Amino acid sequence: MTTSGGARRSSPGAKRATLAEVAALAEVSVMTASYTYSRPARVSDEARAKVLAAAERLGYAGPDPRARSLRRGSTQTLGVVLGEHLTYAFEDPQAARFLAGIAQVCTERGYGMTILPVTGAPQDAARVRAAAVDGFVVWTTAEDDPVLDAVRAVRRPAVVHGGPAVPGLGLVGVDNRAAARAVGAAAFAGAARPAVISFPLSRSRETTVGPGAATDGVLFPVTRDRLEGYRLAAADAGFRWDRVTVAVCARNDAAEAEAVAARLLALPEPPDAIAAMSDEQAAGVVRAARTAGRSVPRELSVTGWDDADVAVELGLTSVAQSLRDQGAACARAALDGGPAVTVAAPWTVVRRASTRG
Amino acid sequence: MTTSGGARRSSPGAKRATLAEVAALAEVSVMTASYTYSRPARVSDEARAKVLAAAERLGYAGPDPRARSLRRGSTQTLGVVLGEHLTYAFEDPQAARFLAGIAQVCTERGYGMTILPVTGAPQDAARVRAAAVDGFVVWTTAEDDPVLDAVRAVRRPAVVHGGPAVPGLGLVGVDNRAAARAVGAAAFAGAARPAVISFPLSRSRETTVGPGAATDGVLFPVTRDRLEGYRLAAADAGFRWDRVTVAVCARNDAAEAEAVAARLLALPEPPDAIAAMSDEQAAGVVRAARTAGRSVPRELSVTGWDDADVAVELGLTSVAQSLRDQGAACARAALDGGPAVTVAAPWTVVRRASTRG
DNA sequence: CCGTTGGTGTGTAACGATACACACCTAGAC
DNA sequence: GTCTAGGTGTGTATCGTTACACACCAACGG
Repeated sequence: MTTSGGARRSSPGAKRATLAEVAALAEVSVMTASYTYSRPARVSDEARAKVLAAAERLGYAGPDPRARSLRRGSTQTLGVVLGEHLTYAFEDPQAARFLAGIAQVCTERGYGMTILPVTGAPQDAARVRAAAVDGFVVWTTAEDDPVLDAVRAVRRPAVVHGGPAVPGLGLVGVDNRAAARAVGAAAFAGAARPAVISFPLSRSRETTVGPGAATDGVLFPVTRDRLEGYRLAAADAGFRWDRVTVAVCARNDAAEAEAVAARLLALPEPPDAIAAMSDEQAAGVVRAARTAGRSVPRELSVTGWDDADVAVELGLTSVAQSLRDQGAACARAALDGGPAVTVAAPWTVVRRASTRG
Repeated sequence: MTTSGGARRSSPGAKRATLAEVAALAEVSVMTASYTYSRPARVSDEARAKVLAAAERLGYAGPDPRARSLRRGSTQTLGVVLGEHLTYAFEDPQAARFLAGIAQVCTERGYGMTILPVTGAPQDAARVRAAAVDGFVVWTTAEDDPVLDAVRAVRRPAVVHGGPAVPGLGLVGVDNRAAARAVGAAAFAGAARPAVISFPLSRSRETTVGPGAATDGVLFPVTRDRLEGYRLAAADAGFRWDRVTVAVCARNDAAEAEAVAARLLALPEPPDAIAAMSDEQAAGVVRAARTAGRSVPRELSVTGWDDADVAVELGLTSVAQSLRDQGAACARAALDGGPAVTVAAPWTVVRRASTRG
């Protein structure tokens, strides 16, 4: 990249003007100047005009938010802890929907929204402590993530999405186990060789394919609960879990799921039912099936999760839940700051043409 | 949603402990307590241990970020103004890549990142003024957006991505006109009926299809420059702009582009070349072509923009640029706070199999 | 034995704004 | 004419932290 000249940023040595200077120039008291901004109705039209004129002349940009938040005790900002690698955080469509819900509430209430990306490094805790926010919402953290302790330690209202449950912090999410069991029933009905496409089981984010294994070691509560739900659904349908193929994708997107599904479908004994953890993944599976010439749902039944637009387009059986609403619920709970609440968000299974029966 | 009981949030009437209280309990001066946090090496092991013990006992969560930022003069936070409707801001893959680049730099430097969604309402300016941040990065605003004045008025380092150029503010972006002209040349080569799929022309975000029109009224500089580049490319190839079909999509995603492309391909005189504004849109076009049984590039040449993963997968001719790098460049420029710079980000046209010749 | 150095502790004065309480004045009620 | 109410202006005391400057002491070289 090349750089070319630019304009100067502000008057050379000019440090920002202060309210006291504005007041002096306007020949009113500091408080009158302060009220001009915080409660305009409190001052006479005349005084207000004088103050604004002086502010204009000095280039006063309004009360300093730092000083204001110290004095007032609130920052008008909500902190969002994204417990995911940066590369994925913004590209994960589920995260996007969740963030949109938070942003909605923040906008309605005139709050800002501070994103705190968690890297797994020890300074994560310091970042949480250093964040000037009135409350926290935590998205997809591992159960043992030290950032959770940091959030608890700052003693501000905080809500965790999906889990884990942390004493003193709020919790918002669906019953992933029950929902997975229910949608798994639709996926595995009439199947002979069921399979699951999963989110990462650990922070290392490898793509792997293997038989279903113990889920105790899975540190992401949402993923673990869904896996357990699928295990129950498989059991309900008469399958041993270690006979179910579980493919783990490093990230939540259609392209990777398509690649993994293609591998599965090329196996000597390919699955004839695949339960995925998102509609994006399921869409990838459908594309892989189309490429492999496999008919959905006759030769392969597929289920997604979220009931997003793509599920409607493709006619996917899916778990309907609103991450947007859940994000909004988290934000509201964190900002209202009452006692820590647990919110069980609603879900249903929407049956469409991607599953048999 | 149903709510169930939760744990109490903190000790009943306990307001947060202060550094002075910690110092008193530890029997050291306030400064010793302060240094324990800000410069641990400055105090003896013994004193540090006493302070930390006292802090632990009082449940002191560390220095209050509000007071610290007031005293220090910096907030260690970067503001990001998202000039897009909330629903789209997080779901636009280009925005996601851009934000990831910003987040990268913020993480490296230990900065937080405050998102300021802009709604178009008058209180947007107030939000910008109220944001406790050290600098701003502005993403996709319309040229006449009052939020730009607000950003300028707070007199903090700020960088606008893509445009418009604002006196005193930095600017980062590619030469969209030149890039569009170049990729348009690839798209329209050998075509008889060229078409363009565009981003929204105004905040109203309607989906429309019509002949190429004047671009002066387009308020988003990036979109306008690309349209003008496509117009030039069309002229270079001997087409009048009002004979080029321009389809405007309300949002940047594959599904909508697919629907729009399907409509175009169903016209009595369907286009045989489509230049899109993102790879996601181009992917939608390719899917629509496949559905319509049109061969790419023989019957329809397609170009995208960004050279994202999907462009590689589908073999799309595309404008290679890195929004991630550009996000990082914006963040760096805003945080370094030097004089306002203009950065012309690099781009090239990558030719692949989706275009003729 | 003196002067210098470096490590450690501390008091004071901001940083910029606002809550609060009080003073003053004009109207209007009685 | 007195009293109350409401509108407007202002002084002071914080909010919680950190920069700065200085004091003190032990160690050490000359």
